[in-house]
Amino acid sequence: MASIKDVAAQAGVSVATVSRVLNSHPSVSPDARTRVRAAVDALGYRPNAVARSLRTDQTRTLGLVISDVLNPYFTELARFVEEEARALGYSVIIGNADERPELQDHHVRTLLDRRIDGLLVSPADGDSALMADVARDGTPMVFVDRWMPGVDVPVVRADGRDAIRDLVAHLHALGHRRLAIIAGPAATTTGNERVEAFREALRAHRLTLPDVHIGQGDFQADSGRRVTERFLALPEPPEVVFAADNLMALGALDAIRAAGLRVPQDIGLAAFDDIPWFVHTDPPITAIAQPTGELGRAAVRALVDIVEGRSPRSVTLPARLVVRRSCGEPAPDRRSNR
Amino acid sequence: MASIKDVAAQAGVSVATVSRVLNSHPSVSPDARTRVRAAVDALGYRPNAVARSLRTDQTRTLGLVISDVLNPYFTELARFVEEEARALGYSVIIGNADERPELQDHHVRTLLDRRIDGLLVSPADGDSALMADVARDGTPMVFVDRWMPGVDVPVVRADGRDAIRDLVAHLHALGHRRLAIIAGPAATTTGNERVEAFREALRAHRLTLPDVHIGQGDFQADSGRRVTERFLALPEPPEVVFAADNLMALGALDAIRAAGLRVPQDIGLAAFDDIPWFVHTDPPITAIAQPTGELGRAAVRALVDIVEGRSPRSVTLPARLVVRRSCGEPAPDRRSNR
DNA sequence: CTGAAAGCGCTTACAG
DNA sequence: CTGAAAGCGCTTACAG
Repeated sequence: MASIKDVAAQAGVSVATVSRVLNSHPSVSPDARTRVRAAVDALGYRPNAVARSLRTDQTRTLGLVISDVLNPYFTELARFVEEEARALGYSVIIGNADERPELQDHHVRTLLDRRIDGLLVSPADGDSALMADVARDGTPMVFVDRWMPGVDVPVVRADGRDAIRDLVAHLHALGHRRLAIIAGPAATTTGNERVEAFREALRAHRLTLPDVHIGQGDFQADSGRRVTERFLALPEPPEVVFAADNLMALGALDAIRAAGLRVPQDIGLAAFDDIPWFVHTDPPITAIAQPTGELGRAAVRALVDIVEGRSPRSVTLPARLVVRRSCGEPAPDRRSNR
Repeated sequence: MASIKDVAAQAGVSVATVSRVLNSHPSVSPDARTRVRAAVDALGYRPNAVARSLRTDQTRTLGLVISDVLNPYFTELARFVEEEARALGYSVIIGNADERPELQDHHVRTLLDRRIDGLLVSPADGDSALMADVARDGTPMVFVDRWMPGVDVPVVRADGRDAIRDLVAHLHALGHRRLAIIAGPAATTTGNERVEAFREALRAHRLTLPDVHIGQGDFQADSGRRVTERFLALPEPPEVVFAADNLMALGALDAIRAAGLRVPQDIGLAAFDDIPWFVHTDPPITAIAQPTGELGRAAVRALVDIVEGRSPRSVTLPARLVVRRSCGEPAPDRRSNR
């Protein structure tokens, strides 16, 4: 591959001059500029980003460590993150933690080794000493979706409490009393928030959340399946199951179908996270939608603010209930219930 | 951040010695080795991957340019690619082309600027002069899923022809005669292969595929919606629509529902690509499944073979038909039809 | 076994 | 406006 030396030779100038035109430095003569441009084109020269990064100590790259790429919510988040980053002149490298803390730490380390300019993390289960270290060492960092208490960096997330309260009110109004939850890992903030909000909302209706109605999941489909099997085996199974994310809802559907039961006649189902398929499942699923695009964009902006020396803002956006048919809702009078 | 100099100073050796223990070079005295190790731990030293790459001219990083991250098929592919790459000691950087050739080329260029060791591409619509250049310039490269004729690099893909023949036979046996397809971009190999295989299979049953029954899509949901609307507006709408990927099938479902029609009573639907949600849609969708995991792994292995100087193999794996309920199939006698 | 030195491809003060 | 030179953090022949 052609290097800056080749361009300099071809254009008859020094590498310094080539570098200047490449970086649009003002003090270059028009003549030199055109000769360099011509040489660049002729050679198909592209600056070596590795060398540039070593020299300038910046990579114009953001790292994104995501809990689980196979989760459509995170995929969508990643997509918006990349889009906003690109608009601001940054690339993003994604690391998939697969909900495993060790894999998460592996990616954080790899990303740091590559000297990314900033780190966007949605922390997996458990607390990571690494994460606290990174934050303390001054690497620009922000949490998206989930965060870690005690690590002092900006947080961009959705608050699901109001929507969960709306959901419980909705279920209560439909006459349901025995409600259960497939919870995410207690060590994740979203996992914890969703159970607590659910419990509080039940209390407001003088309902309780007995331990047998709290199934411990890990935000992945298999756990939703296992927990639901246990719920169904109860002497008095719950009337409605609330899955704390869309993948566990998928697992719940698998288990319900395998048991030969039907939603919502035999058991109701609601989910946190809304995805396009929920409109077309049998039945369409009542869910809580997050403003994923806004979340991704706001997170990037906060991170770039830190990287570029401005002061970042934490952002909390509301989630909202989307009522469909999976909890025994009456048939809609309109055709579409998207 | 601590550099190799700091470690050398702390351990009382030269940077050369530090570098040797870091790279497990044999000729280092046990004493020096332990002192360096201690210094590394004490300082929390991590080698700067940027500097190392500049010096060694390798990044141990693979680039993956994917057609569309929001497509679950590609998300899954990406996940397996990363997994296999990690097992072989490589990182992967993903670029999302969003089915847009310019965005694809942007990512290819960025990846090349970062001096990735090899490139895995599933080319978007249109032909890219860039891609041919890259291949000619000797950058290790392999195509996954889709490929570009005329660009001489290994291809790892699924062959859908047999499965499509099976699908058409299945539809024919169910009594359907007016079959239509929502095609992918004609300039993509998969887009083209799927229409052609469909057309041939119809011919084998003495059926034709008139132009009005070929809707031009782009592998994304919106196009599936638009094409389906047009099919439904036909004086004689097709009895079954075959969507050439899962996202266009989603769009088709949207359009059918918006028209107040039902699958399969009013119109049948089948899809290329199988995803977990197809078991739970209303009705469960008859689809063609690709061996995504095998594809991703084989692609990485082929690429790493090139990178490390071995000779790579192109791989073609079969896809297979998964019959469910969306084409008017009789109700199953077993509970699960996954 | 060990260290001094060169060099990877850039950028940027410095001097002119 | 321009170039020579230093230096970013590593690795690796070379000499001892």
